Amino acid sequence: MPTLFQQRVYEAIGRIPKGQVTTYALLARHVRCGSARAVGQALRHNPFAPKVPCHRVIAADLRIGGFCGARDGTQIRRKRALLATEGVTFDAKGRLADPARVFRF
DNA sequence: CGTCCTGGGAACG
DNA sequence: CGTTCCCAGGACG
Repeated sequence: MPTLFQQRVYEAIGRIPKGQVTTYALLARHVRCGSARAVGQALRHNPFAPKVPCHRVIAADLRIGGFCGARDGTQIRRKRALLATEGVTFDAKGRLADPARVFRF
């Protein structure tokens, strides 16, 4: 069962418009959390697997970041694919192609 | 209350 | 640009 903190995080993620992404830092800030890592932890537990577009959350340095507890691997590939579907693309270096697609709360 | 965990972030070289 | 160090916070026992 989701904790209050997680609900806040998921809710925030749910507000991310399609085609845009957010960073853990911004997200953490939005939930008034001083640490992005805590947010990542919540996302990692992600009880609402596909329901919560956790793939829309990237790192503050505009990198893909991790996904499902993995910083690289097939799952990251899935994340990239999902984002690509929404128009969010990353360059070969793994950086966000369009920094403008970062959604600011 | 104490311990371990975190998909990160910021700073420094 | 790459590497290193760090804090903050949350969940869990």
